[in-house]
Amino acid sequence: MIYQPMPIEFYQQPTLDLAKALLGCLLVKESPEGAASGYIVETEAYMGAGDRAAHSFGNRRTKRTEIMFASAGHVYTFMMHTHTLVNVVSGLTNIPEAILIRAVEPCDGLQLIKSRRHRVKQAVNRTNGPGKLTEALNITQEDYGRLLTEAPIYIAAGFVPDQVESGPRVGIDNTGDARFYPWRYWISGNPYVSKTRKIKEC
DNA sequence: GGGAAGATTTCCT
DNA sequence: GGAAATCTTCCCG
Repeated sequence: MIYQPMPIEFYQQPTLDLAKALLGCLLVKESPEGAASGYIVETEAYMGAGDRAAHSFGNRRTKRTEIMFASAGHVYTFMMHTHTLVNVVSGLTNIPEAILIRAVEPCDGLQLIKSRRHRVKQAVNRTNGPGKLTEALNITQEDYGRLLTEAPIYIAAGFVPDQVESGPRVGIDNTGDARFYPWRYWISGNPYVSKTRKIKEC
């Protein structure tokens, strides 16, 4: 491993605190062709049973959401159309909370990231979205259920952000009041934060 | 066993 | 700004 992973205790803080604490941390994925990593610059918290936007709303327990009920520090990946999205499981065991990683700033493996995202010309557009960064770092369904405290996928200390902002989450327009909860966090002014999509008003 | 929906991205007009 | 891409899971017959 090229970095020292965060201890398991790091993941055992309250979910909203962890969502903020993850900003500036380094997400690392080691693959046969080499390691790629990026600083986390944007996250979204999903607060389990009481959060209508969460897959685990109402303690819905399925093959897909099963890992959300596990202890904090596990990897929750799922497919969205043609893309993989990655979450950090948080909360106590049987409390199905998780944090979606929405954007990273590339650090290691720039050539790997470039080749995996060869269709994209602008560097900034290679990792500024949840489905983009998984392709850039080669995070797949094979990582589902893995622990973030050891290779090949883990999170290490990075830098402490100057300023952090929060606001409504993205892409969950049909979830009632849950769409207004300010559980999206990002590093102020960072160019790799994903573009804010217009929230539908009715 | 079929059909629908989804925490997205990309290409085309 | 809109639609297609194209996969898995879940729910309902």
